Amino acid sequence: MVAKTSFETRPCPIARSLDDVGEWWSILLLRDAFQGLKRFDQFQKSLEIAPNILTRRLNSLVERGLFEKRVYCERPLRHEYVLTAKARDFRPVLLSLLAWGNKHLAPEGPSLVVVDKADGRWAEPVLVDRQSGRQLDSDDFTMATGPMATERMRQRYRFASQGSGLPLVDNRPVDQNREEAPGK
Amino acid sequence: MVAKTSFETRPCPIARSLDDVGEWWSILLLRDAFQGLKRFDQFQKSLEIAPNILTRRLNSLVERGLFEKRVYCERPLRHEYVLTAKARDFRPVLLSLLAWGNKHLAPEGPSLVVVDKADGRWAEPVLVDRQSGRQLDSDDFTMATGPMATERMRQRYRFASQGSGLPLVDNRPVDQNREEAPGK
DNA sequence: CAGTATCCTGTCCGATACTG
DNA sequence: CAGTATCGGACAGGATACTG
Repeated sequence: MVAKTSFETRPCPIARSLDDVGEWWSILLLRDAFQGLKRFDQFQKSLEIAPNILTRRLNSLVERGLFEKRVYCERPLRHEYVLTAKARDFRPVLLSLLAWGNKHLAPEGPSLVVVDKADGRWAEPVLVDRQSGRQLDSDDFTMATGPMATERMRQRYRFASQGSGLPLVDNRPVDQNREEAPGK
Repeated sequence: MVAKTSFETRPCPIARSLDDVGEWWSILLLRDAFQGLKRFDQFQKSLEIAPNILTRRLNSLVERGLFEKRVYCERPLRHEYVLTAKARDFRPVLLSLLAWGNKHLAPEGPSLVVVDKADGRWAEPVLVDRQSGRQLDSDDFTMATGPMATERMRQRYRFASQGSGLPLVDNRPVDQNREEAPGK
């Protein structure tokens, strides 16, 4: 966590995301939670993390709305940590990270894959535009400033668009695309 | 970076990815690089990062094969930092992070969006399986250990699959799916 | 302009001991 | 079992000064 230049104050959604889950253990905790782990000692055994650190990370994720701390036993009092909707939306990030790691950091072959529960077949994660279905890592797409961008961001992106012929798309209503989006 | 329990030694592709790009500035540098920034002072102005730290992060990313340091001027000697293929493959992670941040951390509206260069329309990033086109954040898919998983990983995932009825898919050849994959 | 060299601080983390 | 309390170390990051 950066002290003075806290990312919380940055408007960029990527920076903000990092502020929420940018720490190593946080991501790994989410990974394990998606795998069904819920309890303190499960996480601890899985990650081999010091208990005080685990407490800290867990609390941080609860504070940031990624875990919900829930009582599963009254006496003795016991809690479990379950993923919130916000955290469940984080899964694409995790799976993208997984796919990237498998491609570039696992020359011996994958140790973790995404599978179709029904037939066990390995899935191959690709990021596409929901409406057109086109792949987002093509040259057809780029990042651009949105309506809430600061002047600083606009300048950075204005610079970047020079010579690349990118149109500067901006100040569009948030829901501009939703109208004709084919439901889910 | 974790000292003793370096993620480098972990087989999990997510942990390995974090070891490469798990630090805040690294991700933000990649974001800027995707936006076309290449030079030291461009990054520095954009991020408001201390020059020594910028040097450190840049070198780290070069070492890890995400940036290529290239001479663009002989005298005086000047370098620029350009994305490698490995880094370009990282884009889905960045865009997923961006989409998540926009959804959950930008109540005022987005400051950064993904757009179709052709018509300026906002894209909506969704992670799907390349072959079936089905969304990966549905309940149909899960993570499972691959052939190179350690016993530790298998145990964690064996536990997790209890009660959820997940089949344990394992020891399949790396290329099992490729055979009938409709070329890109 | 593109860095390098120093110094300092914050805090993330590990180890360990202890508790209901 | 599920944590809390305390201590110490490593290092990322900030500030600043300096160089070709």
